Amino acid sequence: MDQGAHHAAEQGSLLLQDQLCFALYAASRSVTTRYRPLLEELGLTYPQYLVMLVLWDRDSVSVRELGTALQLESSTLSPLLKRLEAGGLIRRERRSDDERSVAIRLTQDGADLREKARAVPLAIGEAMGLTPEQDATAKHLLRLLTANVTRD
Amino acid sequence: MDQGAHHAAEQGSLLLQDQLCFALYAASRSVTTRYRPLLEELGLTYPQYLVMLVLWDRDSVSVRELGTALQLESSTLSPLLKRLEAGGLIRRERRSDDERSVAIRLTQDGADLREKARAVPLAIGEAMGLTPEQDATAKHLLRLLTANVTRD
DNA sequence: CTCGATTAAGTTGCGCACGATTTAATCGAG
DNA sequence: CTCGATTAAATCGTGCGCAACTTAATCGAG
Repeated sequence: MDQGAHHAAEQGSLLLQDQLCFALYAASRSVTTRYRPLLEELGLTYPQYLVMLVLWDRDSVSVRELGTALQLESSTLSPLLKRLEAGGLIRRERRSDDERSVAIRLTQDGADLREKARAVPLAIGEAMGLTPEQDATAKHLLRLLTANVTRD
Repeated sequence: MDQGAHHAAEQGSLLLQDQLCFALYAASRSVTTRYRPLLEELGLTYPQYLVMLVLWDRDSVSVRELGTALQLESSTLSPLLKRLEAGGLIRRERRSDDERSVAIRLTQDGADLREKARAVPLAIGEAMGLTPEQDATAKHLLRLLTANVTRD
């Protein structure tokens, strides 16, 4: 009952510590900070790593498809892809059937990097320290929240 | 059992959609995007809003204390606070007892903005669309994850 | 076929976010 | 008291992240 009262008071609270949005913001940044040294060994930033995850799964993706998968704008992806290209991990070529579209492909170096990246998700999973059930619950709630917040 | 197999396969997966870290990253950005138009009416960005939440709770905070509360570096906060000061919402003054430290205080405009901000957390809570139980679970898991990832 | 609408990618400007470094004030062992 | 170590902010450089806009290619109604 005290719990109930406390909970009701939290609705619409302006206290930082009550905000789910802050827990989310802090968690996201703490995770990318944890990734940083691991990814540094691969020569990648965290968003670059996410792009590579997509490319290791399916070769040849358009900028638009990357944007859909990662929920990022071309204004974010274009410069990022330019840096990956400069680093020799990807190639960019206009599609012949639709000259507006740009196909992103892995270079050999980019494909080879996959093996070095194998250990990364396990290391992070370990650091997060959630049980498989907690991990699944968190993913479920985050996807639900994202879907709700993104609609309309 | 198929579930178990599927779950075991997820451990160490390099598929974007299996990664909790990506769900976290996407959720965090989708929430701040949802905040944007609401905060725009207050003349605030999302990180600026978080700073204001702290100041509405306790007047006079040092940059260091803000950094502890928000888990942000002075290299992030200093320019942000300069913008809030330029916007007339806060004042900055060196502490007389320790000239290294800078006390951040609300101006009258900054204090007044609190009333206009009242509706924001409720609107966002509504948009997130989680039940009170899901909200509490999410907060709990995110704080646990942050604590685990941050330690050592 | 044509020309206005749509679509894909890129550019620009601004505000984070953070590591590395700098400047200045305080602390504290000897 | 003193001077090396620590601490608090700020500065600098780089890379996102996104709104607004531009450029160029494709689409499609008439």
